[in-house]
Amino acid sequence: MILEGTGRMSINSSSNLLHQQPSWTDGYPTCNVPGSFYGTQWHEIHPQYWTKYQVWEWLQHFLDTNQLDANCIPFQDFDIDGEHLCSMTLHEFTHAAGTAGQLLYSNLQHLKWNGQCGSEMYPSHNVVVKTEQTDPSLMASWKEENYMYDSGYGSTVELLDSKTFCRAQISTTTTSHQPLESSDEKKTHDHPPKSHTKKHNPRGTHLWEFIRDILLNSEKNPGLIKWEDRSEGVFRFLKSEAVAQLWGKKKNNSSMTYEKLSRAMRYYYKREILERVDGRRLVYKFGKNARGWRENEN
DNA sequence: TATAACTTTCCTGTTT
DNA sequence: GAAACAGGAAAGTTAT
Repeated sequence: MILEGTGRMSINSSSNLLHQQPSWTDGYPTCNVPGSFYGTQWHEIHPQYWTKYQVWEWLQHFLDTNQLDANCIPFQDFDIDGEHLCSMTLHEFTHAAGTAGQLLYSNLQHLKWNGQCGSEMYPSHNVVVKTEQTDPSLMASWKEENYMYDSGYGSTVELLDSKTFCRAQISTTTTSHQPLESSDEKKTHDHPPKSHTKKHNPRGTHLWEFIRDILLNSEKNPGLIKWEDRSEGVFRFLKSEAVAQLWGKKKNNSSMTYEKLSRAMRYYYKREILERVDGRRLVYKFGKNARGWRENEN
């Protein structure tokens, strides 16, 4: 195809390629489609008029600003536009996403009734960067303005912090096993008195989480990364340079390449977030310290 | 300000 | 020969 022949992909080729995956990449923050992601933001228009992608943005924002794992929300259940979203009942939200669904519902009602929220929440024009870097002040305001909003579930929901509710949700939907914590978080739990400190996460989402999240939404990104063995956590890059471009876009780094991305991936071997898959190119496997990729963790 | 975590960048050598 | 892999080294960025 366009990419893999040259190794170093030009911006234009990336764009062309990604346009070949309409469902997921049309609106994904990639590759030179001015306005598609950096243009009209979900928070700038009424939820009723959101596209499917803007619904996804809203969900992603929810995860990003609270540093939650993607499996807190079943994205496949939210493959809907704003009109459909607004017609969903609290019960449907709860059914789809548990406690997170309650919070999403509350937030949506707030957005519906208060109109645009962008101007107050995002004084900066560069919304994406702020959002994805999980600005603590933004997170705080997000929590204050949205999570604490009375949904009728008030007392139970309000008192859960973001990670707690995620854990709570998962504990209600699975009988086992894997705590929903990164290795970093696990360390903090080994020393619980530290008042539930936020994990050190200098630049927002980690690379491995970014990769995992693409995989978890694989029905919407055919052709970028695919599972080779879902149960074993083995996956393969199909469009390595395109993924690198996406990662670079997320990090606001237009010079990202698969070569650099793969170097970062190799550092994960030592931390056992990834395991080597010998003899197979572009194939990686989640290690024991990678969380949130297993089906039964959902 | 110092430190640590997590990349990012560059590089050389090896393997496929 | 090209692409991908491996890993050392140093620098950059950001949260604590």
